[in-house]
Amino acid sequence: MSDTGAAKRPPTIDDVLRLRAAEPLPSSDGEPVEGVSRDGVSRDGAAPPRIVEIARLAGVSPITVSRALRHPEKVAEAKRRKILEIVERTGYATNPHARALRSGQSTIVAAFVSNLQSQQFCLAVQGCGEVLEPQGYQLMIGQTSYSYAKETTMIQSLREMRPAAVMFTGVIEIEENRRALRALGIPIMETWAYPRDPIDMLVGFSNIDSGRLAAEHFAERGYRRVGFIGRRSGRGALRLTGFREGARAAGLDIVAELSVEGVSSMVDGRRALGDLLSRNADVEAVFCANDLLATGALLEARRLGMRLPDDIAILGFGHNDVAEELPPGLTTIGIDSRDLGRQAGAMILQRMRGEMPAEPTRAVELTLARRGSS
Amino acid sequence: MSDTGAAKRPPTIDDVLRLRAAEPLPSSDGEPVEGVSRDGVSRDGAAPPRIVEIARLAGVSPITVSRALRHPEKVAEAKRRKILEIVERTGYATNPHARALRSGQSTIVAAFVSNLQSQQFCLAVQGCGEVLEPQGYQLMIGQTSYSYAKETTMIQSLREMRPAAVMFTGVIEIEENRRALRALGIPIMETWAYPRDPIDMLVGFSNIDSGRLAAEHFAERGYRRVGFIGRRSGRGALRLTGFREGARAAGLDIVAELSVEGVSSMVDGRRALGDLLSRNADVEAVFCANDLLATGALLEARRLGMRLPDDIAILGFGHNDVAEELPPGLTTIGIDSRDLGRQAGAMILQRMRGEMPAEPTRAVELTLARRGSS
DNA sequence: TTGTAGGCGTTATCAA
DNA sequence: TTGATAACGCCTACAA
Repeated sequence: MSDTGAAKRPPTIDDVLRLRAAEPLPSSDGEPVEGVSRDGVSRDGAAPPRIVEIARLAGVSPITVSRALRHPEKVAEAKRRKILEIVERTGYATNPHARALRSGQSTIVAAFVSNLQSQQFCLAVQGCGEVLEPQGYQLMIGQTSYSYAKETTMIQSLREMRPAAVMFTGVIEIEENRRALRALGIPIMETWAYPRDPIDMLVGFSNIDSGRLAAEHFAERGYRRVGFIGRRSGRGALRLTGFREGARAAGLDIVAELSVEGVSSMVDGRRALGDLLSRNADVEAVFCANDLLATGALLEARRLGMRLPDDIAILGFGHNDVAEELPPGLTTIGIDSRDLGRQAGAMILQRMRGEMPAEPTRAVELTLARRGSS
Repeated sequence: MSDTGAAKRPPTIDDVLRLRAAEPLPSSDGEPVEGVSRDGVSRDGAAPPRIVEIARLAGVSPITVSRALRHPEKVAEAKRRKILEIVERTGYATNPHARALRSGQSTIVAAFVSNLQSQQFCLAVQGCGEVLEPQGYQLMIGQTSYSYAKETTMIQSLREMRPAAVMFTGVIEIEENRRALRALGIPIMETWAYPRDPIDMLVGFSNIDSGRLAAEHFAERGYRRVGFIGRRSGRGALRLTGFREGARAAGLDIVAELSVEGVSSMVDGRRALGDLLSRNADVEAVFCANDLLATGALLEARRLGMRLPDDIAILGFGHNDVAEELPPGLTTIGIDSRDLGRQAGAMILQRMRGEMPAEPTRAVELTLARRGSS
């Protein structure tokens, strides 16, 4: 858009890499910093040009400049070119606040992730941004921390923020929050599950199916005595439900279901596997509801001197790429999160343009990444 | 936008099994609730209340409501209480666009990370958000992808976005970008290094020192023949510089310096260690400029049947918590990223309030997390 | 195809 | 302590 020629200049500037040598640490002996005025705000530049200034330079009225930028097809070729050239030259940028105020259209899309530390959620957000940013939208990212309270607070704050759309790496369960979101009157995107009644739009997958698939995979590999480690709430519960169904259908015997809440590191997975083994030493395969748990379980199994998958098989969820590297490689069920994000972004974009996606609900494919642990 | 074909690329997955997608209704995970109107935009609520409405209800003028919210101390106790009660009851929320337009004060703070997949950068951003969000600021997150071109583009787009402040998980090296940032006239925060001339504010650490520290640690542990694996540009180069200095000072012998650019997974670290060992089988300890490389190196060493730290010692950078779990535990130099973020947030806040931090440059402490790999 | 008029919702400024 | 007035910068509606 207004990425002037400057933006595309030599990409790899290793010689400009004059990363001015670092000082020995203590902050007391810092060097003076130039270019900052006493009130703390640097002032090298003049005020940015406004639309009237561009209009004056182009010899047209402000509204014509606005149109040249917003609806180019409505402005005569010659005028448009002249205007755009001046915009380029002066570095004019529309004031987004004035625009949003007058038009009621913000360029901000809010994205809420359950946890910023999750590779998969970040990938989804990145995918979404890849689609929206080239169209002039900005992603505002918030973290709900798997907390209903935090989620509620953030949804409240949306009223203030007035974004153009909202996306979640998850679905909203609390009815009051669902209502609050609907009341915003903007496109809402939910993901990472497949509820029957999304608030508005959805790009998701069935967590129940993922559990079934886990069971089917175990059956196919010939394991009979299986276990589950995961949360008893949210998506973990759904995966367990599917796992039970799949196990029953395939004639597997679930010898243990270990509940782990508030998973924060793979230590939880280590401990969970230890617990499980101490009670059910004969378990042959364990489905962990997420890769953090699964990775911990895998490491613990190896620490105990077990061979995978012969002594025990581990199956995770989430397509975590670190887990791929840990010998013998974690087998894991998952989705292409970045693609999910891209699809979500595309649908949001459509909706913001006033179009209605043919199908407001989409499913992404669950895949099994087969590695050595099962 | 079913850009399916192109988007599909789980490259690291050995064997991708196509599994049935969650079929629309049958295998839905959730419960049914009411629907959404057919044009796709939900309309439960009326337009949000405006300041005049609150003023009317309170029997005061709009400006008094504004003051009650913005400068409570300037409004009489009784009136203020009444106004706030009405605000609460009606769910009134200031329109941020109108506010920003009139006052010139945005509530958006832009945060740019080199890579959203990095745990440490995300932690820093989280820390910053923890400080800013309670004060009513919102973090807008962007990713520069370690690309100068992308960085330049994003800095250009700041002109349009008009945030209240900007933070980077890194320092800006290109002079033109530095100028562009200064011209914004807003607080600029750089991090993750310790340059002599930050643009505006800095919470950082010396990457050179981190290299020195690595060498000193090796010396203290009695290793003599040491190696380095890392980037030759950016922070990697600085860490190498320090490592060389420290090695010289301590009388260590750097038998190998392996350059690895564009590190994207721990596979790069695996390969790098393999290369290094094939050329310098006698190396006793290796400093890897980041934990992704170090983790790969650690795994490779174990795959080769080497005992750590006896056959070879590995030292990383970044305090990655996954690497802590990999036996025998990766020793790593690093900082408290979340704390860095918090400090940065606090300084940004101060500056946005028009105060001048006593010291615009701060150093955070480098620490060594001693585990089993060295 | 272009321009005029006016207002989006808030807050700075000045006056009472 | 409170209010009247105007303006922030842009874009919708309507007119030419």
